[in-house]
Amino acid sequence: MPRPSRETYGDQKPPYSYISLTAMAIWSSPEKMLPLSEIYRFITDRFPYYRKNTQRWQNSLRHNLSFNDCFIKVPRRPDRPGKGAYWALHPQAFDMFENGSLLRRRKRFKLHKSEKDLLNEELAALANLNRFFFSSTTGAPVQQMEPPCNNMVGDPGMFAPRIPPTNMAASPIRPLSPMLPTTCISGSASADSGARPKRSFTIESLITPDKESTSDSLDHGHREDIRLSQVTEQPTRALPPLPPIAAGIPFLPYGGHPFTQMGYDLPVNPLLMMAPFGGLHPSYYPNVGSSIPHGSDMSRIGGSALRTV
DNA sequence: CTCTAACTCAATG
DNA sequence: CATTGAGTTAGAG
Repeated sequence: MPRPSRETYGDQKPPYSYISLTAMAIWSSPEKMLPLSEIYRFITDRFPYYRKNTQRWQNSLRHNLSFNDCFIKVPRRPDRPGKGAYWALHPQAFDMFENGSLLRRRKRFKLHKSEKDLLNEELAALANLNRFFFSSTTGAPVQQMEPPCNNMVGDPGMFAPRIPPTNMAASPIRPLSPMLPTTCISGSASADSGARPKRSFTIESLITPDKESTSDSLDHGHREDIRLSQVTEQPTRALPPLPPIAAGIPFLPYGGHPFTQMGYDLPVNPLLMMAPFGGLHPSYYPNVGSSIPHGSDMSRIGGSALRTV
């Protein structure tokens, strides 16, 4: 029997919460972040049910984005014109569907106030970095510069770049090719594999037709995106050697997330690796070679000193 | 049946 | 588009 797909759901409501739908959309994108409009598109493209009553469900979805700490709003880079911010998954929220249900989580992902404050500080700093690295007039990236924090906050020693300023491959997502045994690379602490849903959950495995993998209407225009659909369930077979981990992209030990169970490793949320979690994603903030040290005085970053350079 | 996540409606910025 | 609140619905255990 076919797994759930566009076809099987038809006009029926798919068994996913807005949260999981949104997470799927975000997770399916190369940068692991999407503007609202793209999230809408992801959903309407593959679930006919959501082509109706758009006002209602889109409002609900927006409510979810704001309400749930698992989603974080990343300021749009000035050289990326468009409306609205990008939405990303909180790095610590990858395992929020640990019970295997994409309908209802056991517990809501909530940040404590201190964590939220910290995150907001980081985001504020990020927004300020935008002003530093991009022309305020043209929005274009400015020339190579030292990260502003270098000449700002105390102890220079703290600024050893955690991420080499190298230009890394755009998409950190790595189709590990077929089959799952929840293989996670390296730091995959949660060598769990144990108490996990038997079912193989994955974005595309759930929503893509079993056969007919070819691109249809929804592939148009949008690049790598749908390449996830290449993954299908197959008889177990040896995994090919893992490609080397791109330098600077640390991996989180979330082996058991449903989205990973089709053979994807979860890189640290590439869009926004805040200081507490890693650093800034080089593809989104190419000029930012080092992250802001945890505990820095964020009020000073992006201040007057930034603008004088 | 209970608990609470998820959804809806809607006001407000 | 984003945030927030209040009231309702419904899934999981």
